[in-house]
Order: sequence, then structure tokens, then C-alpha cells
Amino acid sequence: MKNKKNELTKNQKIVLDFIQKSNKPVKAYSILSSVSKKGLNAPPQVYRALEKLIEVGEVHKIESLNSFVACNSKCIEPNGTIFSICKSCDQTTEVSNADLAKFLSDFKDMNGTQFSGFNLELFGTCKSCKT
Amino acid sequence: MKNKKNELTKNQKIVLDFIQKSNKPVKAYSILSSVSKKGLNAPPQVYRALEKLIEVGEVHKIESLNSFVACNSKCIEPNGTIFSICKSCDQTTEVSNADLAKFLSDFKDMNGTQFSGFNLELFGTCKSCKT
DNA sequence: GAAGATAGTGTTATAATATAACAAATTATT
DNA sequence: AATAATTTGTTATATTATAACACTATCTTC
Repeated sequence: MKNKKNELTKNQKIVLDFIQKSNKPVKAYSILSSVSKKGLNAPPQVYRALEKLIEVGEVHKIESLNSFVACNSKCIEPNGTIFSICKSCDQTTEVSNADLAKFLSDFKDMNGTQFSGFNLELFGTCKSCKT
Repeated sequence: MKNKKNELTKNQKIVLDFIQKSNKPVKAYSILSSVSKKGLNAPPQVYRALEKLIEVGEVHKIESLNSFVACNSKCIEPNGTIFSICKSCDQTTEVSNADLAKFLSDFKDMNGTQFSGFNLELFGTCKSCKT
């Protein structure tokens, strides 16, 4: 059964809050050390919060960085994520491009089977790192 | 300086050989235990071989599985990878689709900047797991 | 509002994934 | 052969993530 108000719990809010305030993807143990003053002292507390936050779509995991970012709430596709990642500084932004999202979610394999989700990571060099 | 013949070294061959014989993505420590009889006894030996094999394009890393697969040598895009991954059994195949590869490598962000690489992971259910 | 079900918490321990550092051996270039 | 560069073998350790268990809080249904 779900929480009646469908609200996040205390720990989940603490973790989400920290991720939202970061301007870069953050690692789980970096979250942990940053929120330890708020009473989260062990890895499972952070990982459990992350698991829930990812499940409800508030947070995405950047697989190639083992890091986590807040959803920019412009997610076009509910079942897919698109990120642009700076190879030099790891600055990451969620890409909102309707054409690309549509192309990916409509994509079928050679058997005509559609996929239920996707994760796209685009690598490049961000503005600051170019100069 | 490069190896004169541009060939793989012994350890690199051993690791590549094992990955090619697997019909699924394999994990680094699974490689390690499988090739230990051939004299590779410690993680760095496997990770170093993997690093090289990835660099030369013989192997790809599946980020969401922390696993490795041999390139099917039909890579359309030199700078990008596309995989279809079964959510149920982790069976993974490299997707060779010219349209999709072109769409991705041509894609530019809202500033008109092109990316230098990409990694796309498509999640679905494979044939065997559907039945 | 009590009883049972579900979800979340705090905690300890440990599993799984990956790299640092350094000396020795090998291979390539001159 | 002398030098340079790469690869190897090895030990230790860093980083990322989960198992297990007792306990607490909340939701559901009666």
C-alpha cells in the first residue's frame, strides 16, 4: 500500500533535497557524508531513499558515472532518460528533445518488437570546458 | 609506442577470447575466475586487459549491468554503442540500425553542439523470456 | 481503535566493483 | 647492446552496493 498522501518520507526528502541543490550528478557516498548531520549514517539509508526516488521518477541514475541527478521535471518520456555528459568535468544535463524522445520510444528492433524503456548518454564537452 | 604488429597481448587475448565465447555480458570478476587457470590471478590484470580492449573497440561495457560484451564487429558508429537488454535475463545484443545510429551521431543539443560519443541502452523483454 | 499488513528505519556486516602503487619482465626503437 | 615504453605480477585498498535482522511507523479493514 502506498503512503496515503503519496508523500516522500523524511529520509527520502533529505536525500532529494540534497540532490536538487547539487548542480552536478552526485555519488551515493557523497550524499551520505553530506546528509550525515541530518541523521543518515549508513549506506542503506541513502541507497533505499535513492531506490524510492528513482522509482517515483524524482531522481535518475547516470549509469556511466555511478551518480545521481534530480529529474528536471521536463522529462518528455516517462520510460526513458537522455543525458548530455561532459567528458571533462562530468557536468550533466537532462536533454529535453521531443524528436529524439519520440524516435527512441517508437524504435523497434528488427523483429518489430518495441522496447519498454531506454537510457541514452551523450558525451561531449560542455561550454565551460571548451574555453 | 604501439605494439609493432598492432596485436593484442597474451592477457588481452585471453580475456577477449573468454568474452567472445560468452553469449551474455560478463562481469569482470566472472572473467577473472574463469581465466585464473590461464594465469590471470588478480583484478588489475583483467581490468587492464578490458581497458585496452575497450579502447581498441573489441569490447564494450554495458554500464547498467557493469558487464562486458565483445563487439559484434558490425558497429555502425565508431563513437557510439547501442544495446538491447532484456530486463528479465540480462541477455544483451548490440543493435545495428543505420537509421538510429545516424540519428544519434547527427544529433545536436539546443546550442547546435554535436556530441562526440553516445551510449544507448534499450530495455525490453527478449524472446525466450516472453514465452 | 485494535489487528494485521505494508512500508520505512537504524544498524552491523559484508559483497561486488574497481583502482593505486611499485617492482620485475617484456618488447620496441635507436 | 642501450634506451625507452609497455605490459605484467603482486599487494593493498578504495569505491559502490546489498544482505540480514530487529524495530518503528503508517495504512487498511473491520
